[in-house]
Amino acid sequence: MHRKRAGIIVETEAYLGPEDLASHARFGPTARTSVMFGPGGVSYVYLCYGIHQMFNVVTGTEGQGQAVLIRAIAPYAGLPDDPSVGRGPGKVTTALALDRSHDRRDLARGALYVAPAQTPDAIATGPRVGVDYAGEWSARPYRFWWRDHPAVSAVRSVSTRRKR
DNA sequence: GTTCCGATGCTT
DNA sequence: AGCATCGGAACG
Repeated sequence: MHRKRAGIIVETEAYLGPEDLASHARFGPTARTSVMFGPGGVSYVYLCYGIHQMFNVVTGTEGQGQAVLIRAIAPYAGLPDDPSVGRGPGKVTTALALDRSHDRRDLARGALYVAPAQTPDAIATGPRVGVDYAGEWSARPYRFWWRDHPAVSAVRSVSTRRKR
């Protein structure tokens, strides 16, 4: 049995459904994304840029195609006491040892779960990261983070991610 | 300090 | 072809 690893979620992004052009659900249910269209409380883990695993929680009702990306966690148990270990969505899965074998898990029943925790002192919002292709949807303030928390990911400015 | 770039493989 | 990223190199 593995030792328990846990973090406090300090940063997320919301993806609303097929109408949200920044969401993987925008093409409707596919082999990869059909889990997003199932009931909430289930994991959606996928590989990004061929390297990083991303951990999402499906949050909608059946057919809605809604999910939340977990972008950062603060170490809580079984992790080094260093805010950088969970800072960024790729770091979250590395810290928790999650990969695509954890896709489509029922988070209400298995070893992988989300539990109630502390309420942030203040929640800030802003545009989601890395979705500049999504037209007007890219500017929507669907990224949420615990304001001033050290484990929140650094987002590069728009000017540094411009096309070359 | 800022900006750029390669790694790496799945998806449409 | 493009990507819901990251770490390190290059530059100032």
